[in-house]
Amino acid sequence: MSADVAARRGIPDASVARLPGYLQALTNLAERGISSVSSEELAAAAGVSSAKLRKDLSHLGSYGVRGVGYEVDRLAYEISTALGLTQDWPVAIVGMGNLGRALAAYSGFATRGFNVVALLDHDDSLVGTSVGKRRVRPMADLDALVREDRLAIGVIATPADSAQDVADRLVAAGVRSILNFAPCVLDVPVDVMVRKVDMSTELQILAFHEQRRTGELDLAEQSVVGEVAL
Amino acid sequence: MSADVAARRGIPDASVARLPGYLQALTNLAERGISSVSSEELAAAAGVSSAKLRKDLSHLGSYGVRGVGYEVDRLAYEISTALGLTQDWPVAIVGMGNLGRALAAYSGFATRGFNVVALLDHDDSLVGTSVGKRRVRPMADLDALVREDRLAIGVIATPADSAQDVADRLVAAGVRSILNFAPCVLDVPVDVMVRKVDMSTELQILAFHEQRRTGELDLAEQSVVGEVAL
DNA sequence: ATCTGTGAAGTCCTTCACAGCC
DNA sequence: GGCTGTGAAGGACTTCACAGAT
Repeated sequence: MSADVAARRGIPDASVARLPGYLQALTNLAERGISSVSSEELAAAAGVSSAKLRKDLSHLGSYGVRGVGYEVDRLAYEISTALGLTQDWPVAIVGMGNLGRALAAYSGFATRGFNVVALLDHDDSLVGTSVGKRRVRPMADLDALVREDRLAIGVIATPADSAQDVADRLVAAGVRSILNFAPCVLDVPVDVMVRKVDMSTELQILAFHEQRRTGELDLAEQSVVGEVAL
Repeated sequence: MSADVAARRGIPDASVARLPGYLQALTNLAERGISSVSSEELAAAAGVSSAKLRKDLSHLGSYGVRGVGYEVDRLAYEISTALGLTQDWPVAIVGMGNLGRALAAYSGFATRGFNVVALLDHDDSLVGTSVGKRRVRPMADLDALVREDRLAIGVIATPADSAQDVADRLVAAGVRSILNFAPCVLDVPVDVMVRKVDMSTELQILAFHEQRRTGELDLAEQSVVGEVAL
């Protein structure tokens, strides 16, 4: 039983963050008709080390066979279960600007355990218009969505100015998981989980490494110059 | 001098990843006319602990005043310098589907040190069409972009099937920093840096925590039922 | 008196390396 | 022989708590 508790409660955050990658790699393997895989192969497909992969999987239980490897379908099922993807999670996207419309059109949701039940916008002139096959609904529908559609996850795709207001409304309606695409920090109660996606941040991290690389080349050139001067 | 080396080389990855958030918070403060800030206040604005903030900033140098705090403009400048944002980095976006077009329209690039110099697509029927004020260019333009525009960063916004091919072309043209929005692992040389943004992964992480929460409620209900039964 | 900058301690995560099992 | 699962070692990051500066 203590092992069970460990398997259910004790998965480190860093491991959880990698499980979707393993699941995706397993799905690819399954599509290519491969039914068995070693930790070395799966790790390569997911872009991690095999030791890390095995340690991560050990937190879920013992689903491999020593001397053989893992059965692809079985492992995919176990990871799906651990992530809670055996059920479909209802998702609402708030903010129908360029990004919101791109997200609404993204086909990856349905295939990965999510169901976009509503597109919302604060702007009355957008409400009622169509995005793909869906109609844009007003923010006032949030309460009903949580009650009737068991809406659990909200995606914020608004500009930064509106994001906190949208978050407040989501929380008030009972949503406790938020994916935030707006470039700002959200203030929410402790029991609400927020994850942030920010492409400017990612580009700035890349810029840091680019600059460091360039700086090193400059230093190398300088030292060559120095040697010539001597 | 050894302090200089530490400041240039030794910034931990975890710190670098938070610097953009500090920069954003500082920009907000500056816009609101605030010229001085304590580590406690800035940390709250950026959503981290003050100890973490101070430790992060200590890797850049000593730009605060004990007993007083940090000057907003000065600190923003120092962080910009550390991140390499005193110059504008030329960026190309590859893949003009829904996501690529949303990225092309995103105004946050220009204001944060980046310059979108080209929109590219592999599909000949898209090449030549306009996205915003820009014309979509063919992949064959990549070499010229790297040579003439000093293109340094490539953004991949294609479907997963094409992403590896696009990455190969970017690398062949000399791009060594890639931001990948496609849900797949890219195989690149070790000196090429890839960062990945994947909304499905983020949603799955949220689902894990939602499920864990629900699971706990179920257990709580069970134990209540148990007590009632006893 | 106040707030920064930082060694030291503590926590979390990764890697190693091998026992255990097929 | 080959591969998984895992304690133990190692490394990275965070938090503590206080010396040092104004």
